[in-house]
Amino acid sequence: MNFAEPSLPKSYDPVGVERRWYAHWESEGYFAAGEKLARPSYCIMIPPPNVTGTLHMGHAFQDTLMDALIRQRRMRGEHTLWQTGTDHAGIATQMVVERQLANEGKTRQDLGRDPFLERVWSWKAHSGGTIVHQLRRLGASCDWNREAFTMDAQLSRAVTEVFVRLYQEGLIYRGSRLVNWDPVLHTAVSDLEVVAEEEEGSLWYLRYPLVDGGEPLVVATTRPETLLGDVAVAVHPEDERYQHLIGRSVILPLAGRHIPVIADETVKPEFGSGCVKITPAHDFNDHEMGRRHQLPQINIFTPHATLNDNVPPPYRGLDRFVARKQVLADLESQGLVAKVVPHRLMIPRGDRSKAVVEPYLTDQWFVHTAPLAAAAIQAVEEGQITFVPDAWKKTYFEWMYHIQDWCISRQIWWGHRIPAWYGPDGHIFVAHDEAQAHQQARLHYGQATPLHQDSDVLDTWFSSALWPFSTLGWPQQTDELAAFYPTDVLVTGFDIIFFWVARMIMMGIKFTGQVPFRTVYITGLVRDGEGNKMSKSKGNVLDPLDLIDGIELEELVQKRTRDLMQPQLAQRIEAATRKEFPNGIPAFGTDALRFTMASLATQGRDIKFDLGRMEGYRNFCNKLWNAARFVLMNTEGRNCGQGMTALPYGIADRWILSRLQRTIAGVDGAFAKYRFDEAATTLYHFLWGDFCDWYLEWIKPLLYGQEGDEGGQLAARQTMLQVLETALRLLHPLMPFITEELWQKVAPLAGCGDPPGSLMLARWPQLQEDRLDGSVEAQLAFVQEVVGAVRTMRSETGIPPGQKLTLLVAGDAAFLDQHFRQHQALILPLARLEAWQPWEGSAPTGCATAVLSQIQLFIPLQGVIDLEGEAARLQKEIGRLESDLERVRGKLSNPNFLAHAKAEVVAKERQKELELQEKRQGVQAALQRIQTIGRAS
RNA sequence: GGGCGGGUAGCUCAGCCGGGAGAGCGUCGGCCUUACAAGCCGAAUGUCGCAGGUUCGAGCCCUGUCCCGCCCA
Repeated sequence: MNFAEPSLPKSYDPVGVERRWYAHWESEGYFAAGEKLARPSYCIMIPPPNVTGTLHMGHAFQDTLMDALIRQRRMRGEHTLWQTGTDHAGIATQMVVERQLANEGKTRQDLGRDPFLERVWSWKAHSGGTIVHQLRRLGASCDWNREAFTMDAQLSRAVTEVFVRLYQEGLIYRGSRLVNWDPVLHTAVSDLEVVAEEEEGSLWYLRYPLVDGGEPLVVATTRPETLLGDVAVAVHPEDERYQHLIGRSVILPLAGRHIPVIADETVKPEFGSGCVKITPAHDFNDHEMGRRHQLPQINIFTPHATLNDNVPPPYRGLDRFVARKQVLADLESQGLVAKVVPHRLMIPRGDRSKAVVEPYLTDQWFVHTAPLAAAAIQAVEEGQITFVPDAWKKTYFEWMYHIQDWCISRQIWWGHRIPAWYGPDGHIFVAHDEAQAHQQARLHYGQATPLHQDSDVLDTWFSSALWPFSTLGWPQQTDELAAFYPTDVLVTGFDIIFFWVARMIMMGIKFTGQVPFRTVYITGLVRDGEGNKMSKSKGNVLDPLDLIDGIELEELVQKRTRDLMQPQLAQRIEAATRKEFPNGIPAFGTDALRFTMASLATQGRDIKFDLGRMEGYRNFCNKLWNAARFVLMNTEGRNCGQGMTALPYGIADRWILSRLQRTIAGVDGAFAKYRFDEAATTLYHFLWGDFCDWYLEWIKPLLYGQEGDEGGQLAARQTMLQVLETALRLLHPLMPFITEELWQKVAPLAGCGDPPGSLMLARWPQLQEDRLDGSVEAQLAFVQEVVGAVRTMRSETGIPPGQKLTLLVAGDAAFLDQHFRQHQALILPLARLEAWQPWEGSAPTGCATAVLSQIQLFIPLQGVIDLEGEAARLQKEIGRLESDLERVRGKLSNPNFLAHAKAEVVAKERQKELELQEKRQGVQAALQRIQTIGRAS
């Protein structure tokens, strides 16, 4: 035994390693931005997850990429801050707590505002730790000392400040507008929080009698119950069918009001009967039309979407859907329903409650967005902010050009209370606090006057929009702001470009005069293997922690079917889960998950999560582990040439060092482009391919060599340590745990002096151009070609892998000397050859043959294998060569090609033609020899 | 209706400036070769959605078209 006992277990076991290192990093304060707020700095703002939520695959994906960026920059010596924190998620959180209350048979009104809020805070305290714990398990190196929450005092001050200033500038106003009203949650929501989807419905054709008699007018509607709020019917001005009716009046059925027939160009003559009813208080289009024609607005709904006192007594108090049935029944009985046809229509639903949203007239607060949007558009047009991939800026512009005023008030309790107070006469005082409001009131009324505060809270996204600067201390001009703002990159999904990205840009520019971030890196959305969005109700969610730690099938089924909104789905979910994961999910470890995420980070917009891929990267972790194990076995307790520079490096050493430089360049380039998939692939191929499959195999004979070329061994030991040590640094941003664990053992041997306490703080590898060596790479590429050719011959002619062989090599003597003899130590062991001999004269018979560009290889086959196999192989090879040759000759015989193509391209083709010709001749000759033998035997 | 993205090996996806179609997984064959069977060696696999066009040359550029998906109205 000429090597030491391994100091590492035989396979990588992530669990202990991960917990140990994360705790160490955090307690040592390595994540913290620290005291010295210096440039160059690098800052990423985490998209704050819902404080009471749990980590999903999208978080795991984006947080991995953010962490990789931060870790890389930290190693590059930049002053990094990954600002972390959570969002109060107003409606979502309030709904959860209200549901809890409902289980106790209570409502929030039963509790009252303050006790309810206490209850929410305690829920936050209870469940708020889950997601940050999960984030830690991912290895996220964010600065936990600076963890922020959108309802912290500091961030709330920023919210108030922004509100007050926008109000003072007239960019926030209060007004009675038609808004999206959620009748279940009893709050207004913004346009973005409404999801319209096509659903089955009906189109009713209703008869409206004319006041002055004659054939009744037939209007088509999808919402007959709103008839009671009609103030007109409208037709297209050029619709010939209705010319005679324009300007006349109809009697509104059931209500008896007389309403006019008006003409408006927005009416589509081909829709329904070409005649529509106009209900300005309950439809956005009708509202606009009402404005154009100065029509009154009749609101017929209460906040619960039941009919109010503006409708005839029999209908009052009816729910909107009950009212629809009643209205239709009454119309039917009066013979006023002409016909009903099935009709698919877009139904708007609240994204949280899923309730059908009503356009509803209420007093709300709005941000006047146009001036803010103009600056935000300009910033992107001028390139102050770059989108990656670039195409997403189109989406951004598209929305920004058509931006609507933003309804920011919500009739819920959990959130930032609107800093507005009302006097007895309804006069509004917007102030930083109640005292200031009273002061204003005293001035306004000339005396102290009782005020009451607006009971609404702000849209959650209002505070999120301030996140990049509120977390840094704004409105104070803090050192953090000076050091880290504008931040560098925002990593987020395309689904919140409107909700969040655009609004941060508007607010950032408005209040800091600078963009909030230089780059927006837009990721795809993680979907399941079939491309479906992962959702609880589909039962296809994967918890990133279950991929890290593994999970038993039964527990997974439990988890997926627990607390379903629609319990009837449980059976289907269970069946699908059992089918997809018959054995549950094995533990893959955090690094495998992170590496998978990185390698899936292509430019597309859908990311189908592939468990097989993850398994492959788990294997990669193990491969790395074992490569390190091998290196350690051969270096621990030995002279590894630390500090020595003049060692007799072999060509394999120079080769792997050169390949390493290309890898460094590749990884750097990939990070700069946000191509994490490229970074991952580059590292994977370098480590598994170049390092393990070739370099380590090449140096084994040297390391194990009996007589020992001591200088060469020293050089190889030093090289493999250096290369592995550097590769670990390169890989660290993607796989922080395994690299740290191995680096701690490898770095001291690699002669890194006294390494810092953690790989996290080691310096990022620098490209060393003087170590790039194209000539060495070309020489060893030839070696690889020879080894490959022998292996193929052996495999395809059925020579047992263990059988020792002698290889005959034909070719120019000088060439053989320089390219073969010179490197025979690298060729023979990997090709499992016992010996080789130059072959001169006519080709030997009875051999397997490989024709390379400068040489021919022969393996004597006597008695060893079937000649037919070899003949078939050669035949196939000839076919391949001939089709290649045909294509090349086609090009070269085309005068236009010769005339137009670049000279170097033509030269390349000519060269190719020569090579192919030679090869084909060689292979043909080989085939003949085989056939001769075949006939002879 | 408007806009955007995608269609490349059985699956999931790369493919830069137009110049010999790639990876991982899976499949097939052979190996317990003293780091690793979560491994090693070898192999097979393509109408690059379809049709035109530009070009000496198109997976890549242009036009049209089909299919899938997303966003907006």
